[in-house]
Amino acid sequence: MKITTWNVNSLTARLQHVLDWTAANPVDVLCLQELKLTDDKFPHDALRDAGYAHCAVFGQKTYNGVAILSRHPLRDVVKNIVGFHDEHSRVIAASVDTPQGELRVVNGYFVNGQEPGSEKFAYKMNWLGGLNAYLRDELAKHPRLMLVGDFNIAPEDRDSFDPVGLKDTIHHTVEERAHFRQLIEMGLYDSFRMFEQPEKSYSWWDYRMLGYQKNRGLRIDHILVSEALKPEVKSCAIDRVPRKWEKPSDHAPVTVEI
DNA sequence: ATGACGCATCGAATGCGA
Repeated sequence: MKITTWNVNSLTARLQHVLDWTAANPVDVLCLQELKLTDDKFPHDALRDAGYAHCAVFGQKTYNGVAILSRHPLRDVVKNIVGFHDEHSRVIAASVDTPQGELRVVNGYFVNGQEPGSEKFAYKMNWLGGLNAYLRDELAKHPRLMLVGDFNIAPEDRDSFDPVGLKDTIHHTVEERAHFRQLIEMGLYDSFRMFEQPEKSYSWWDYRMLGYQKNRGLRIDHILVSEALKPEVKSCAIDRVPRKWEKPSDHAPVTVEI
């Protein structure tokens, strides 16, 4: 079974890319972020034709918005971080039944945070605190759990094209990395690092200044798996192919196989 | 320090992303 996370930077603008990519990569579950559309605009028909008959959608006008697309039925859909008031549509969770038991998928579009010291950075810290508490609960209820999405955190220096020049800037701060580490310490594993990976592996590249062509990127899209799930994980990889297409998302899809 | 690109927005200049 394959599960993918992909920040598409507008599902309206990227629908054809999603259809083309899933035609070549018919993953079981596709978790999207930054839909930038309201629920009523979600392209259910096109995605059903592509095999994703089961979609849990938490949209928002203009900004944010997340969805879980699945070839298999979804149940127990939960929107937002339970216990944390959020104006934004950033988190959606759902369960898929597999031969090994329930798989709980939590899909998040983490706060960007703009700049350390800003109001948005404070919001990011509060949001991460809320997520942490929520996940502890979820993990207790659903041992086979994965947390996927656009984390907007480069966990280590090797996850950034310029860890020295960008030290203490957004995605690289000690505070953000401490939050990421707390997720690891609660018993989640960075599936990408469970396997040997190419040097300078990133999942996001700036549209500007030939960021992709120069591989000036960050690894900020992650798939964390619980202790119970860890022994089942067969692979995890970033697919840079759609980043080379015309009018791409600035993020690449990341896929885990269990 | 700013802007560079791209997307969305009652439609042009601005907010936001990372």
